Amino acid sequence: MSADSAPVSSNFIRQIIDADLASGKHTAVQTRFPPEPNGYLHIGHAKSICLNFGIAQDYNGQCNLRMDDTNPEKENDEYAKAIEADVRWLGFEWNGDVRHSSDYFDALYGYAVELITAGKAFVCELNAEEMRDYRGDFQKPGRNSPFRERTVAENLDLFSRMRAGEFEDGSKTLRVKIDMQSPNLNLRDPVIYRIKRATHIKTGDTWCIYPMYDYTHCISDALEGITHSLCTLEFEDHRPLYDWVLDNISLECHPQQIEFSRLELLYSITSKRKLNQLVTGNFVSGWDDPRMTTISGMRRRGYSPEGIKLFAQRIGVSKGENIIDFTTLEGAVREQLEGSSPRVMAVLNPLKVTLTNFEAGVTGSRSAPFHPHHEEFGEREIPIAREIWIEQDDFAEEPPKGWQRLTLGSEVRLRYSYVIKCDEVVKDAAGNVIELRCSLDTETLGKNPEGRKVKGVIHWISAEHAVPATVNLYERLFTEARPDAIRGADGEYVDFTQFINPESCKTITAYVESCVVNAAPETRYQFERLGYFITDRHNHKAGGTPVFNRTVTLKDSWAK
RNA sequence: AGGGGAGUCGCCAAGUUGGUUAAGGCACUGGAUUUUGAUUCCAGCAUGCGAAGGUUCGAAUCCUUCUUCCCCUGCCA
Repeated sequence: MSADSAPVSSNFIRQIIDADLASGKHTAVQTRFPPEPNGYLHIGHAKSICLNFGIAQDYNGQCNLRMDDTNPEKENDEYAKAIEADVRWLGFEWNGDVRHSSDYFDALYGYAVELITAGKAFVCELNAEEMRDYRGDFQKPGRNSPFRERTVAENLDLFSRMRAGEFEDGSKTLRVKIDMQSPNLNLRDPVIYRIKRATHIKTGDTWCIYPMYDYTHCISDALEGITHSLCTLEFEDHRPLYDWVLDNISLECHPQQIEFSRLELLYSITSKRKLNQLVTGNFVSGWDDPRMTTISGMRRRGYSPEGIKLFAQRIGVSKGENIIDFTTLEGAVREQLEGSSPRVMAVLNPLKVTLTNFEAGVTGSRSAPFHPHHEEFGEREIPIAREIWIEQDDFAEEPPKGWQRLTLGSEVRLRYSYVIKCDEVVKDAAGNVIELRCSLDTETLGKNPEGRKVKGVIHWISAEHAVPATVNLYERLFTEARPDAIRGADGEYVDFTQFINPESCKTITAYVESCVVNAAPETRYQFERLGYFITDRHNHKAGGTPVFNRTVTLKDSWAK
């Protein structure tokens, strides 16, 4: 079942929307995905993207893409571009142009003036440390700023001079007057503007004051006519502020903020800061290293948009903390790839096999389908020759119980070719098996042998026809399921980079069928019995030595 | 003077206005089919809903008490 045709299970957010539509509160649904361009998007964002765009799609509404760019010190254009590319790659289309919180800087400034004029905002000269002190804490109520009672005229003057660049960074802030006694610290006269001389990716040096998230987000949502503003649980305490701002300015639209729990994935990191640490610390090759659960990393690894969407749909949406097994992601990816990837044979760890009774011109080859259940994938010829490669793992001198592969004296089926029997094992001086001498049963091409059953089937490739390819074998990036939640003897968190799996990337040269050499970058195949592989987005060039990344192995009930 | 959330199978997650044997998926375990130990198919998998009391003919759903976990004291988002 594809991600698109799978039934969408309901969740508490959809129920709210259903109710709003039924009651007539809304006649259409407008959502938004509002990333800050301060890093690459990861699997957690994918969940949010699927939620926001998915709801818009299902309700025939629209979803905006909005760069939440209110902190120029952290944001850059590379990230913004990557975010757009990732959303598009996932297959979603945003409504109109990409929006930016910075598109609303003028409007935001105007509403701030409105708040000042209404006596609801004031320019504060407390420094960061003083402000912290005045704010109080969980036990202690805060105290009013000594600057809280300035006149409207004075506030207006000071604020316009803040904008004009008359004051130093950090010397003044614009704060909103709510309640310094509130048990919710977010309501203790929060700062809505700060002075910060930094070049902004969109507005350059036009501004030296920038609005804060809480003030910006709700207004941006309202300006865009968002009906349901979905965000993660940590913003629950901010909702009263979101509502306060909209209730105190002259803007009619008042979107509803609804919070859901963020995704946690075992064996992976869903923190932009830590992902950044992996990149800048050179623990990985970049944001799109195939071991990273960034969207671009998963893309390069070979995960398909449909697989990621299937995953998002499977994990659901709720308010409970959830930690998803990595195998759930892999399972969804595998499931989607199963029906969509052409099959081909490749040998990763070759063992030479000589077919002793091979006869040129007599021993035949067969064409094989690219997919066992989809004729429309077509077929290709699989040449055979006297010398072939098989997988080292498919031969055992002393086979364990239940072994269905090759062993001395036993028979096995060469996939889409003959049944062969191992007659002789050739070893080197050190006793390593370096070659097998086998005879093929000429009566078994395209038919079962008579009088006996051969259960085992192994993949193989003709030595003279095989093409060498570079194959990157990836394993999970961390040795610990929760690398950022391990405490040492001192009770402190251990640096998660300690748990990077040194075996997480192995590059080998393998033999593949020649039909893959002209594949374009990002072409997926299943290497029969091994797993799904994709030609590398950057390093693979059609016609050159193929470069493959292993996306995920096939399920293997024997390995257990 | 603290505030805001969440506890349903190993992992997710329906269930909310109290009403038959607590959906579904993933994982797992059997078995069938198979020229991929894949896929597919079929079967199994919570006398139990954080705990204890209570209300009721009937409680995951209502009441009481208790308990565990997460988030909040940036001029970050």
